[in-house]
Amino acid sequence: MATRTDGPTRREQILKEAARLFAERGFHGVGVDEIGAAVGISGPGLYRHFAGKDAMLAELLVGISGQLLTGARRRVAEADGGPAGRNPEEVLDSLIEGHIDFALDDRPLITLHDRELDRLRDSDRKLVRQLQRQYVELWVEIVREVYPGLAEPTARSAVHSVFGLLNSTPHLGRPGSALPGRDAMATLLHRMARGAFSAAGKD
Amino acid sequence: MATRTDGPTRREQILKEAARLFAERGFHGVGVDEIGAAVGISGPGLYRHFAGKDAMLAELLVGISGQLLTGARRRVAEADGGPAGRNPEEVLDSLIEGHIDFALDDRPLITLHDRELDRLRDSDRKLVRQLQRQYVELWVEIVREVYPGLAEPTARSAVHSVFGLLNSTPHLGRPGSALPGRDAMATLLHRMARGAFSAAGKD
DNA sequence: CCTTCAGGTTAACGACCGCTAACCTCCCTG
DNA sequence: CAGGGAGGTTAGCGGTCGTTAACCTGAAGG
Repeated sequence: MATRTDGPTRREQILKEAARLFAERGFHGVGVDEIGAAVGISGPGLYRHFAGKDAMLAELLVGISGQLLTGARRRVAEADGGPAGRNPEEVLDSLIEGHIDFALDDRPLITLHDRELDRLRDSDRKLVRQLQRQYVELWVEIVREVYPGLAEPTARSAVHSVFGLLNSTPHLGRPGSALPGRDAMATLLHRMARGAFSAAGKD
Repeated sequence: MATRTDGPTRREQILKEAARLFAERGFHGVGVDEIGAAVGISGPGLYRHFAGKDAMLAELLVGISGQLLTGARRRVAEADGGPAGRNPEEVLDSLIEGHIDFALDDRPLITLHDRELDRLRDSDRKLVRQLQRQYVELWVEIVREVYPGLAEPTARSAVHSVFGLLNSTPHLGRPGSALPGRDAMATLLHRMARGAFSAAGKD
């Protein structure tokens, strides 16, 4: 029983490279030949692993949305399991931390996530939208526990705005322009997110 | 001398519709026939007004970047002209207000602005990048006057993040989900932006 | 040793897309 | 009232792209 001696699957290689290329040049801006070349095979060889170009994008987006939602649910459950009942502030911090890790470590995916959704087939798009909506609602619930004064539509807008803030990292300068290291960036984003929520919460 | 009795120019109509379509489906996802159809002419008729599809995108992006920069410079100059020398807090508020107006009133343009930059010819892309950089540096300067403790790279990252926050409005739900009205939204975004900067400024 | 099959290859097809060519038709103006 | 340019039209070309077809190959298994 050879447990985990293999590297990443071919499928996984393809998905990773496809994500990078889609994020860089847009779904319609990338040809299947380029995706193939990026993993060392060429063009139609991809069809041994995926039904088509659309299928790759669909799997990427469903995967991202699902991963975000699953991670968030786990974090909420962990906090709820604590001895003193759940502390909303801690849960919110944990959600923010999880989202930041994702944004910093999987930039191409975060980019795709809110950029190429409309290229999906109807059924896939509905699924992704549903996962995204559940993720947002989970945040809204926690935010309203921390800031009870917030009306629901306001809280939802605030959550979307903070997502915009946290997802802004891919837009940072490519050249050697000295930017904060990963940990400093995570801390900065976390503080700013809390500051933004706090300002929204004071009516 | 018929001053301004005319409606918008053909060119302006085309640019507006092209911006909407590019924002909705991506530059490569829109055909020239669709852009033509959106203004009531069909396909190649566009070439009486533009050298090509690329030229439309270029004009849009250069226009956006220039407008943002010009508006920001005007706001800084107005504040500097005041009797008591410039008040950095007021200038920052003015910059935020200007950016929010733009984000709320020209959503398609804001979307294009950080999404389709890489589809430009080298020279155009350099120009847009230069305009964007000047806009950012102008913000960074003001932010560091309000929060002197902020190191420059940190301030620049904070500015980018706040742009992400302010530009998040296009991602808000399409359906009838009750969302705040325009003015309430502007106020909320403004408060959150200030809150985010304030949190970034406290080391 | 023969078979099978996963995972490649190249060739090619059909659709689409950006753009040009050629032509038409008002409307303005000298 | 000629004529010319602004602003359309349709037909079609050349290239690209996603996908399929047909074929090849090396390794596993009975």
